[in-house]
Amino acid sequence: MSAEERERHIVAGAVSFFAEHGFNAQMRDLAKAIGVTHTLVYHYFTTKQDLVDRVFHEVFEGRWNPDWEQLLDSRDIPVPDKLTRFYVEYARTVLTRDFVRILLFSGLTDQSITNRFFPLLGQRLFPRLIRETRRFRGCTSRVKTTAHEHELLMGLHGGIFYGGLRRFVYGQALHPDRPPFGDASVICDQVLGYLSASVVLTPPAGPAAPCRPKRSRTAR
Amino acid sequence: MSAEERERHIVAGAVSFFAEHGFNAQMRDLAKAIGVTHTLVYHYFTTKQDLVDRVFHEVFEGRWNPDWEQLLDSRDIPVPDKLTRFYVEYARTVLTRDFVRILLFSGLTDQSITNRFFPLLGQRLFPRLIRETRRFRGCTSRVKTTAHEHELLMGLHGGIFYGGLRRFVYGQALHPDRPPFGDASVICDQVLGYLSASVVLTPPAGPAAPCRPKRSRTAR
DNA sequence: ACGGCTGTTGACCAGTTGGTAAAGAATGTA
DNA sequence: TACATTCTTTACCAACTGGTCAACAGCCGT
Repeated sequence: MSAEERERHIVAGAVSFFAEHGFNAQMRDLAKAIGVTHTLVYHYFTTKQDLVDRVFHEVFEGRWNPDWEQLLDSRDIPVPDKLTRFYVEYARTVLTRDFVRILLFSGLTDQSITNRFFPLLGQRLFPRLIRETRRFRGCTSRVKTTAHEHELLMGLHGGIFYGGLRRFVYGQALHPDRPPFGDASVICDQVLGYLSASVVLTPPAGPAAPCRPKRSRTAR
Repeated sequence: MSAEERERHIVAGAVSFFAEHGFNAQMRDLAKAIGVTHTLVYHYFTTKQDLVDRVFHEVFEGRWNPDWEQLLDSRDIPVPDKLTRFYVEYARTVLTRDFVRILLFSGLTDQSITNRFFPLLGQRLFPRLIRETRRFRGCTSRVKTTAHEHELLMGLHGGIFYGGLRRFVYGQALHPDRPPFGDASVICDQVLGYLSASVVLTPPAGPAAPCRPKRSRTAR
């Protein structure tokens, strides 16, 4: 096997191995899973951290699709369609076993990935989603996202991500007659739910009264 | 320090230590964090797995509050109030650093916890939430939860849990002027969003019960 | 055949790991 | 005081860990 070939081979094996067992799994076990000796791995990667970094790079770099931003910026697609199409694409790319598990492993340990990934979301994605949400409500204000709007969006975003959690981390059987994972109809429903909630709940971006129920008192 | 006292001391230290560093962290480091030698830990727990099991037990057993079921079953509280109050309580108990991180560590490795926790949710919690959701819609049907309803509920549940993820795992700064973590107003909004989405989206579970999007209705 | 280059491995090292055994401190009791 | 019990530590072990190194095997052009 040629050098390049072998290197790709090792990286590919390392991605799924580390995604499965976490980053403090042993190099020898990884090598065994790949089908080589651990010294060969050290021939291609000078240190374990070196390989780990490469795995991070592999899983995260280049997985951001600029088309998403373009899609969300496009003018002539109805907002619900647009958000649904985006999240279907997004889920297909991001809600994979490797990605979800490595993201969590990273978050639970050094946060080297999450510290780059979430700012990306906060800069490129969330503002666009909020803008489209407002457009759907017939509001074109560009004032800063309110905490209110943000939390509601996190409900949608987290709800979609939660599907990946349940499947790839908790390993729980999903609802018996639930559509296949990442099915567009489910995402569509979640988006529509989010949008209708936004209409009902979110106060207009100008000065306005929020609708809050009159729960007398719950201990805080 | 007495035996009981010392044991509790060790367990408490182990909970936060393992929650922080995962379960393949070293016994010596744990002991150091607690302030004792690692052999002393072995005096109280015959094996590492023994201590790990104890940590699991500590964090999960007895954390399920039967009052929650009672609250959800009570007749005279409007559904939005009820769900909000439940999720505020639920979040206070479950969305803690130790719980969230240990749940994820477990899910990512042996799933020993998630395999007990999620069936619990599926049996005691979700059916009640679905029933209340239907009541809110003025529908008392008891047909099996549809995939549709389930996914929508997962959106709410996952959205709330996602807050814990962002805080305790991703370590990302939350929205600048966002209310404090677990704030009732945020959860209230998420619940209201969920309910209004349910009204708009979910097809009537019975033959022909018209949907009534007005929120003032509490029971049928 | 030769030597050189590259992909691959077995043997090895120093530090770490879960776990043990025995000895030392504290404490209580007669 | 002496004795027993319980809490705690020091010293140690075998297995494992990330990482090194010299050697081996295959392939190339000459």
